[in-house]
Amino acid sequence: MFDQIIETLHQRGFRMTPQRLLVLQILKDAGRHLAPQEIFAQAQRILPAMTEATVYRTLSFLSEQGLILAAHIGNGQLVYEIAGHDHHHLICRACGATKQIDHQFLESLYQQFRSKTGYQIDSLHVTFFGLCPDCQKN
Amino acid sequence: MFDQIIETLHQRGFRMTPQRLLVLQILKDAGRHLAPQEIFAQAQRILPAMTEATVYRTLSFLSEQGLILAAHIGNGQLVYEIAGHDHHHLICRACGATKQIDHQFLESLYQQFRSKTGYQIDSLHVTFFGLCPDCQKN
DNA sequence: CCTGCTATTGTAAGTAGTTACAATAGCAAA
DNA sequence: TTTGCTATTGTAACTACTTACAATAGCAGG
Repeated sequence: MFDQIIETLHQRGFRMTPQRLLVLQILKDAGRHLAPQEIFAQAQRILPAMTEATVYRTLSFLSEQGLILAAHIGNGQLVYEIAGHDHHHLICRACGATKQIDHQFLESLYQQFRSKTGYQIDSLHVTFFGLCPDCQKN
Repeated sequence: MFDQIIETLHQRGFRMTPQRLLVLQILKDAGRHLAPQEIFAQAQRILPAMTEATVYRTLSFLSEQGLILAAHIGNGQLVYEIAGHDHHHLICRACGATKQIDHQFLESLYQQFRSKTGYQIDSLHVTFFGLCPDCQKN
């Protein structure tokens, strides 16, 4: 299932463990972003010995390796999801509704950004906060 | 010094306290954004009775009232600054360099955003993560 | 200048996330 | 299959931040 990922880790001198595999499995099954505590709760049901510390360490490790994505959502919370196609989050600060934006649309905005500021926007971690159409009415 | 702010709070049914005044003063003197812990350290030197809980509560209160601004910077940390002219943060995820972007430039981007997604981007809280020109070379 | 209402504070306990360190267990190589 | 190196884990203590509750203290009105 995750043979390619295991191969990648070995090439980089890292190891695959039941804990890491479980976190990947949980994120994959969820099909959406999860908070560390949600992941910990699910993980412990399957692998009771697993601790919070390991969950947090595993999440930052997998994220550094580019195998999962970390995204900041409202109130500074960090959530994780399986790395897939590039997309981004648009979060309503009033009702919390989240919407995904596809990468292609943002490309043109990034280009304008770069020519103006010199900064290259990190296309994997962008999250926008704003008001969704419904909440703009209030 | 903060007469206008005090007046505003009273009109809304809230009170001014030495603790709130001190947080405002510290942010104003700093002239840049500060983390809650930096504010707490400075505050306690002047008002030893002041506790962490009060600092955190004061920061979210002042922020809700629009008197200070909260901004997420790298690694999910929240920082605060005195509300002034609209501006935004652009943070390099490699070296941590921060740059301010003026509101006017972003206006045009927001407009494109809104017509595409229907979401109105929150112009006071936008923070971009990316790579600064220097770090792009590595 | 008092008085009373209640917003705000400090206290203390709780939750989320991080870190040093010694024990454990992947995995590469024999 | 066995062995040894060291990446990874669990433990336990620590930091940042939050919250319920009773005591305190702004401030509006008399």
